[in-house]
Amino acid sequence: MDACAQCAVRESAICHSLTDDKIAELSRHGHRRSVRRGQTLVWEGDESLLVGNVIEGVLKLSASTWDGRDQTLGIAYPSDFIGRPFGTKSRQSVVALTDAEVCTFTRSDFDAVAQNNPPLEHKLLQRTLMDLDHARQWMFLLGQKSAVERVATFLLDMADRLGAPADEDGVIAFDLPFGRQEMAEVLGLTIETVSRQITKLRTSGLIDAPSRRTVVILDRDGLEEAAGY
Amino acid sequence: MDACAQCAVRESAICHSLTDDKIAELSRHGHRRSVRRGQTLVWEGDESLLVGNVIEGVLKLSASTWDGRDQTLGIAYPSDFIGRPFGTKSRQSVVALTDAEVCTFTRSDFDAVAQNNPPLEHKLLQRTLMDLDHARQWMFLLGQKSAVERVATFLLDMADRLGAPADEDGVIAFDLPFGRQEMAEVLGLTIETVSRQITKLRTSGLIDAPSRRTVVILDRDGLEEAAGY
DNA sequence: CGATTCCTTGACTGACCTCAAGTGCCGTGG
DNA sequence: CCACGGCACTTGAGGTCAGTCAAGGAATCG
Repeated sequence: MDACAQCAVRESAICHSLTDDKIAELSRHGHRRSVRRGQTLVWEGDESLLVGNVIEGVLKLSASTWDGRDQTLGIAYPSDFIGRPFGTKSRQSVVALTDAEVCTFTRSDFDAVAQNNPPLEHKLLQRTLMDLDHARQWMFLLGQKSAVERVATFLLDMADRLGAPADEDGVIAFDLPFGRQEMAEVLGLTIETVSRQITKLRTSGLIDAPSRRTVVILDRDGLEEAAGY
Repeated sequence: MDACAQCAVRESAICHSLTDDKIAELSRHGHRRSVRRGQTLVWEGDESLLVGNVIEGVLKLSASTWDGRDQTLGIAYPSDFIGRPFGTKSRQSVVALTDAEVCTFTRSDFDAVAQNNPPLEHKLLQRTLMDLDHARQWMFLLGQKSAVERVATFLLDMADRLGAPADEDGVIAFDLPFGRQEMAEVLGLTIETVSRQITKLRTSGLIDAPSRRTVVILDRDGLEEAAGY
């Protein structure tokens, strides 16, 4: 019953807005679910029947063409909301980038609860507005930025989103939840180009990449410059 | 007082959700305003203090780099909502593409009214979700599509958004509210590339372009093919 | 310790951009 | 009504950046 009470994202997800009895109502419909890295939660073109919250892990939203080109449209971290409430089929897939835990509802269940919960809708609105801001920032990147700028922007964005702390010298280290191919899909580039830009940033001393998925930002200001700010 | 009662978008804008007395309350804060083509309503980086509805005309949201590259992030038609409620400075400009009429509120006024109006927030949420869908569709275009595909997609999207009707042969004619430069900024291309793709589509018989801003879609299926669907 | 997978690097190609010169449209004024 | 000028668009030639194809190297797993 009170799976919600112990939920890791209880304080930050949209559910935070609900009173205890409403939580209870919602939790009756919710299913906690584990997804393994690489597993697909929703298929492109499915009549979008699932919505939910990310509890743990990282997932991506993506779309692809008939001929196999893939673009990542969004990235969901713990306490982020995924899926499309209020009836539209979204041509997007949701795939886990790491092992993940999500809390899902059928869209109809969620819609019904949301309709009568202004605070819930308010939270969801705020979150959607933030998603929109982020999507537009990314449109700008995809439309106007060069390959180096894209990679540099991505690394800075990652550092912020993962909340990676700076040490006393301003050096920031963190682990990416992405492989190169996945980075390429976010940035609208190819894996080779991403790789080349990373070596370029490395040889110019702005970052280091001690292991495949580890990134160290050595010179944040320099990297911001390279990102086109 | 009841400027709202005569409003052209009364039935379709988010205000549609409000009861008469709430409308009255909101209308006390609203300012109807004319904008001439090319005029800027909000400057990039302004502490976003304005929100509102488009009553007539077409406007664009855009962002630009220090060195002058411009990307259009969204297009607002009559009954669309513009601006960013709930306190964030959005690094975006709003510019009129045609002469336009808008109904504006200060963000704080709007926020205050919205907080106590669940139906209003619900409408706004739906609209924001649609904007997000559209932004993501455009991310895909910018990240993965070729120049011809982008232009073809744009023309199809325009025909739909402007509600251009097909005649008995399936031919669709309409006038763009965009010049070539503006199209280029939407599509993340240069004006020359846009121009070349249009000639390409023209010579392949999919469209015609009898005057600068007039487009005729001769073969919708063919154009969809060219758009990469 | 081998096998697989992921990443890097190189050589080449090609799509789009840049720069530059037309061409046609449209309003203005004769 | 036509001549003119300005501006938006088109077209061309050449360059550049990212993509493609292909091979080699490094990490991770059994």
